[in-house]
Amino acid sequence: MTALRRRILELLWASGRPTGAYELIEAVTRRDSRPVGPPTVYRALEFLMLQGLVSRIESLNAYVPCVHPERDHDCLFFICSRCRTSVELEDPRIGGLLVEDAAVLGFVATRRTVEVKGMCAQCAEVGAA
Amino acid sequence: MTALRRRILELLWASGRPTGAYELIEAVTRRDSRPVGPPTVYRALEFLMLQGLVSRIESLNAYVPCVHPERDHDCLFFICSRCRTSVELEDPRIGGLLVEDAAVLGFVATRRTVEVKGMCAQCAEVGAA
DNA sequence: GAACGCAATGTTATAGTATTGCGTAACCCT
DNA sequence: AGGGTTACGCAATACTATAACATTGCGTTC
Repeated sequence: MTALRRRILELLWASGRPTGAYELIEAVTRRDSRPVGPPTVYRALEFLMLQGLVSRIESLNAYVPCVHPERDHDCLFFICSRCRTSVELEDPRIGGLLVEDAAVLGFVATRRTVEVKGMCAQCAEVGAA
Repeated sequence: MTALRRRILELLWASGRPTGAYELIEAVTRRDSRPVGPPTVYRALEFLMLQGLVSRIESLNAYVPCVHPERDHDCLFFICSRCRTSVELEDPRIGGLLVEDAAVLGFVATRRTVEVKGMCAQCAEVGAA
């Protein structure tokens, strides 16, 4: 864990919502008063994802810190289209079903992406999108 | 359903694997001997997705024809990282669990993305990636 | 049948996301 | 110090998607 990687992880936590790579590039550049190129940030993100500290949300091209970095993660995201926040959940039953379905196909699973879009409780209360 | 939209749907079926928008642009351009711009293809894809004829695979930035266009679809994809094919499955149990989890959060779901990456049976037999 | 409305497509430019390739600096290890 | 490894800097470019505006084609209305 280097300074750059830690910084990016901190920025993700501070952001409070899924954050794009180019937003991170800007943020790091601003904070360090020194230009940071895309590859630098993408490499750091790759590292953080390998460590299980960060997940990529495919349907947003964005990144979020994982809530349970310690545990083997099986992330499941609920993404609010209105306020742009996301909530991570763990539901081992879903992983179980996916494994089961994969077995039927003879498919050897390595990674899964489960993302649900809609409106979070707060936004749903306030009104429609 | 216009000629262009039908053509794109045909190309997707012919391709046999998730296909990127720019691949489609090239294919249509080649076949019609006339340049087709990105917006044209993206609009056709949007239409086809609204009709439930095509799904987007988020983790690949690619598009596939739906196997059950008639039914309300709840697609679940198994994507082989080796041969680049994808298999679509329906497992209503997964949708059920997601609805259940969403309810706990007070989350109102509108769309879900479930994608599993790994190796298909054929590729797994042959050998490692 | 001219004028209009509307949906689809064409056209140009640009925004947004990600990777390749290569060079260099820092670190670790003996 | 030498030599390997890992991370980072940097420039260029590839890939994906959309914005903004113009045009076409066709059916309807008068």
